[in-house]
Amino acid sequence: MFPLVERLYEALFARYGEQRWWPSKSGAAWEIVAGAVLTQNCAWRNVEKALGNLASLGVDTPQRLLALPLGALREAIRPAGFFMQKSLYLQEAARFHIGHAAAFSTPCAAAELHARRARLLRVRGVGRETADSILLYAFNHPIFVIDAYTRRVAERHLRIPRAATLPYDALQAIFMRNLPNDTRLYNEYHALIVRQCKDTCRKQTCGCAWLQIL
DNA sequence: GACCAGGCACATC
DNA sequence: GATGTGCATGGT
Repeated sequence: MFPLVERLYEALFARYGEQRWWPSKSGAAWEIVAGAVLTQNCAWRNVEKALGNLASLGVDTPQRLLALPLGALREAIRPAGFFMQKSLYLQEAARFHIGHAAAFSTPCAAAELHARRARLLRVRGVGRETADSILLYAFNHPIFVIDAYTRRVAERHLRIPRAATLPYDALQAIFMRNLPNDTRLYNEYHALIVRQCKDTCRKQTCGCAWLQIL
């Protein structure tokens, strides 16, 4: 179907090597969940400021985040933008994490993974991309993340028709049908796509010719 | 000063 | 199911 999907992974890996995402400090599941919420429509450097503010307040667990007054939470995450809604989203995510993180960390079959994704999508502030980022990077499940970078790469390098506007699940299915079901590979591939985009051309609207890597 | 950044909820058609 | 709008900060 789209043999370029796998070839692009090989090309990116050959160029950049192992990325070892998620790019948070501790690697703790909760920090990944919080980062996934904070990075919505926001540059990662600003997420780091917000996470740094929380860390300096001693907030490194979902319990401590819920213990923080809402006003203090909002001030801490202000650099990441949309702080009024993201503060509430973080509280929802914290409650979810306290209740479900242990169960979500266990390996599971495809049907159960689908059920866990559906459960995550019921958390206010968690859409498809955030849910998949959490499942892949916080809980190590084999699911492919579609984001703005992925759409750009799909359109420009993989020549997937209308990749920029294809529904999320449809584009995700294309990637997953053309790759082995492998958590490690999905993890690295998405990280490599982000690396490639940041390395070559920053803007979504930029029409410059990218480096020919296939 | 305009444009952009690893989206999401909600309303509307 | 597809499309439009509000949300907010910080870098280029």
